[in-house]
Amino acid sequence: MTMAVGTDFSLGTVQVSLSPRERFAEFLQARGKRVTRQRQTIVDHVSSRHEHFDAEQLLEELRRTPAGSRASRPTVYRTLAEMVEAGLLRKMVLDGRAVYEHDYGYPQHDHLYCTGCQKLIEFSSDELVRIRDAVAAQHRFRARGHRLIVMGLCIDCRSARSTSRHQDRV
Amino acid sequence: MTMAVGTDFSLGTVQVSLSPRERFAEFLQARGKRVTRQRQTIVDHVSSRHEHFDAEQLLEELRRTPAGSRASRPTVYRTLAEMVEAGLLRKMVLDGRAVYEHDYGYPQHDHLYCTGCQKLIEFSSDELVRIRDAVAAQHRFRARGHRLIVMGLCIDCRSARSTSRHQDRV
DNA sequence: TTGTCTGCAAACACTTTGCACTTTT
DNA sequence: AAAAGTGCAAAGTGTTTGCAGACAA
Repeated sequence: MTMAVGTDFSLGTVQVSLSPRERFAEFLQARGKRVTRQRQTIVDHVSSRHEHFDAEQLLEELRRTPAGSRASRPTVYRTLAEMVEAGLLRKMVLDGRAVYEHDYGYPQHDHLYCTGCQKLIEFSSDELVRIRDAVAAQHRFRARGHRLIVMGLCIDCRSARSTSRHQDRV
Repeated sequence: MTMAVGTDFSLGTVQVSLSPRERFAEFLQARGKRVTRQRQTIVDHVSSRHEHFDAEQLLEELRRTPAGSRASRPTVYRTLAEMVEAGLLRKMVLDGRAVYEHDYGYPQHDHLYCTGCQKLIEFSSDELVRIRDAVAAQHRFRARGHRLIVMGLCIDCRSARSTSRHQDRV
């Protein structure tokens, strides 16, 4: 998913007017952190990328990139964590490893996770949030966010599925 | 998930007629697996236990038990996996490690997770399931189950919270 | 220059596996 | 006796850390 540079739009509640790269630079500067070549490479690469990925995948992709723009495994992990802190990425855990997706300028959403092909389908539901908040209130709990994964089979996998075992992994 | 042989239950609030130990023995026998001392120790201990725990915790508790009833780490892990298969336990991943809770004779539910004190509060909502199924249907997806964790702060932690950083871990 | 960042290698936490021996059936 | 289970030690994952040299500010 590509983020437009210099756009100004609002989705749900989030107001976006900086490119991810700019937003990240701002975040770093605000904390006395430095805008290094590696960090820029990573934000840029991630921003020009499709939805979901994990650290190893990203690392692999960077490896195929011009020599100057590479980053080591530790740097990738460190930078992903910073991007999550900066609100650029959202992290979730699937099958034991962390999966990231864009979270900058995107409305909150949840996922349908196909246990057949590991596909993630996004959806969002205001009603869901309404219920979440109602339940939280009942328990005198202040909800800051949530994570919902609906497991099951997508239409493609529903056909030839009878032998294989479906595991509950999340 | 395997359905019990000879159990008697009704949906909504599940009715159970076998003890966890019996249920597990049945499950094992049905698969030509053996009812060993270790497996019995583990089911019994887990069944007499409170809600949420992880493998290391269980292992630790078993260590304090009469010599004859211990089980090694690999056996604990193997048995927990079997109990999940047998529908006795539910597994979820929090902060990178697997957490188990009872799933036999318990109605389906979700959790409020306090990022302040790591407390888990259970709740359940029929409305939620209704929405889940509606959304799944819209995407021609067959929902088999879901996992919802609402993150936030419990009432106890809401007081002295201003300095510390709350992390999104799930 | 000064202090942060990077990459390497090593350490990590949690979980799984290979294998010889023990136990259930 | 035959087959499956156990424990040990070792190997795996995915991720994090200590540290010396490299580099932004």
